[in-house]
Amino acid sequence: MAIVLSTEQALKLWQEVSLALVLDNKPDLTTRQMTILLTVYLEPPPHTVRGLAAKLGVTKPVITRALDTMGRMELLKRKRDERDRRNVIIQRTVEGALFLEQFADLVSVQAEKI
Amino acid sequence: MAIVLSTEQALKLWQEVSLALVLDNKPDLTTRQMTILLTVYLEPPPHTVRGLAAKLGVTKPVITRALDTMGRMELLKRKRDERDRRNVIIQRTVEGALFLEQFADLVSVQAEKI
DNA sequence: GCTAAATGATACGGTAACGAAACGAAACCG
DNA sequence: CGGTTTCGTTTCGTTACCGTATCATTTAGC
Repeated sequence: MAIVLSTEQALKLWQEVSLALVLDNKPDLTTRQMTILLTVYLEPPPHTVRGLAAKLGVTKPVITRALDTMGRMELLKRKRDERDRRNVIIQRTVEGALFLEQFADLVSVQAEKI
Repeated sequence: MAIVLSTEQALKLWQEVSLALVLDNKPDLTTRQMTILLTVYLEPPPHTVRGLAAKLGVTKPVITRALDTMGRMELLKRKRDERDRRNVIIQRTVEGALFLEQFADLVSVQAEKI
């Protein structure tokens, strides 16, 4: 059941969701940050700094900084990999899961309005 | 013809579109900036600083700064309102229209994959 | 054990974002 | 005309982001 969207519909969907985020004073994440967050929550673990950097095609400091910021917001957390202590495992948090659940609702509601 | 999306589908759609933007080295806009851009392109003119600030529930400097940045990227442009020279009218550009057209394609393609 | 490689974090200099307050220019209004 | 309001911008100090280069820690290889 493929979903067919016109240009207008696709843009309107994005606008309404984005506007709702702004009006709700949700964290004003960049595209890179949102991509990192969604990847951690949607794809199977483990997630590492270098893995995310490779997937997004960005440098490692970009990931480190995003983890600092979103860690402060409690959307994600770090944990040392005890089997190889060079690695940092990026994990979900309750707050992050809640945020994305509400976010998905926003998308769904706007999609239904189309 | 309402479009029904599961939580998983909604998040996956957003992730794939965001990832494509990052991988293509498209401008790393914040949610606020994207909302401004989409509003200018989707809603009927004229668009003013105070109008956008009111719609988004943010202060005027937020709009001014976003226009500075996206103006430098040529996604938008300013024009004085000659009928009331206190006003600035925010207008579309060819580059901005092209960007959003490509963006809408990204959304459509990912939506079809669902 | 000792060098080399891998991993994530940090330092650096520069740019851009924030909110709050103040500003100049223009229009309104008595 | 003179004061007030409106509009967008600018300033201030602070915080966060960028890319590049370097760092400390840990593991791997010989």
